[in-house]
Amino acid sequence: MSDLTRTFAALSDPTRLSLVETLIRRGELPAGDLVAEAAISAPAISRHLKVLREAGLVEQRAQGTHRFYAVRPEALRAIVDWTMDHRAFWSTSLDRLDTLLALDPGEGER
Amino acid sequence: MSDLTRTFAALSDPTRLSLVETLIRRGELPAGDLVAEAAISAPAISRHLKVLREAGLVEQRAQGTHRFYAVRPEALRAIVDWTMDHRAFWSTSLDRLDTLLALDPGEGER
DNA sequence: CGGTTAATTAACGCAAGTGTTAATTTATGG
DNA sequence: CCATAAATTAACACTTGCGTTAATTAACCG
Repeated sequence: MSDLTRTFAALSDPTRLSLVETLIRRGELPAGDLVAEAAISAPAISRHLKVLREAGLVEQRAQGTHRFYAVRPEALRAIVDWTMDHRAFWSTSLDRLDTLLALDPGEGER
Repeated sequence: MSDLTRTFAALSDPTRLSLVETLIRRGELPAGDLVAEAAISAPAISRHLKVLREAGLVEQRAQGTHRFYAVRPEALRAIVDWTMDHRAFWSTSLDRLDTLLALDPGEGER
């Protein structure tokens, strides 16, 4: 299984996609906070986090008994790179991409 | 399972990702051509194509005994849309995206 | 019509994924 | 040191996914 298919596999589970989106939205969080938001048990979340970690989607930082998790931007870029590799195919016109870029969420830096 | 997780699930298998890339590269093809390129049996490919179809990633066109398959660009856009929704997160600077856009795949690809 | 080809569906076996509860590991604090 | 808390690992059950070969369906052609 390639790195990319492993990335897709990691995001193919609703619970894991949700974990990733939560970490993106709220930033680095301890496992316990993620468990609190989930509808399933702590061990189940723990193993989902392990899958995400092994796929390179999140990284773990230990502090005391806490394990802080955060999304690794590089992993998302791998997906972006793949779609961009085939942009000529899915983007018959640039309208949609132009619209998105026009939103320019990164306005500040640059 | 959301549409997006179903899309990721469809691309999480190496055989299916390969099928999609072949269809993007060579355009619409009959199932037989895809079987010829694969290392596994025709029934196996047939079912992978079914998964891709049910996920909305490919569409099927019948002509005689042949079934032509092609990738649906909208499905790839769903992925692009998701990544773009979180662009502010993974794109700390716009450099990479700028680089990709500058390649202008409209003329000559890589 | 009968035979051939393209493709799918059926039936089966086995590996992998996902949930639970119980047990274990590691660090904190009285 | 001992009790507690955070998190993971272990053990188990159940479902899903993926491959195979055999059987079936549908269209084409002499």
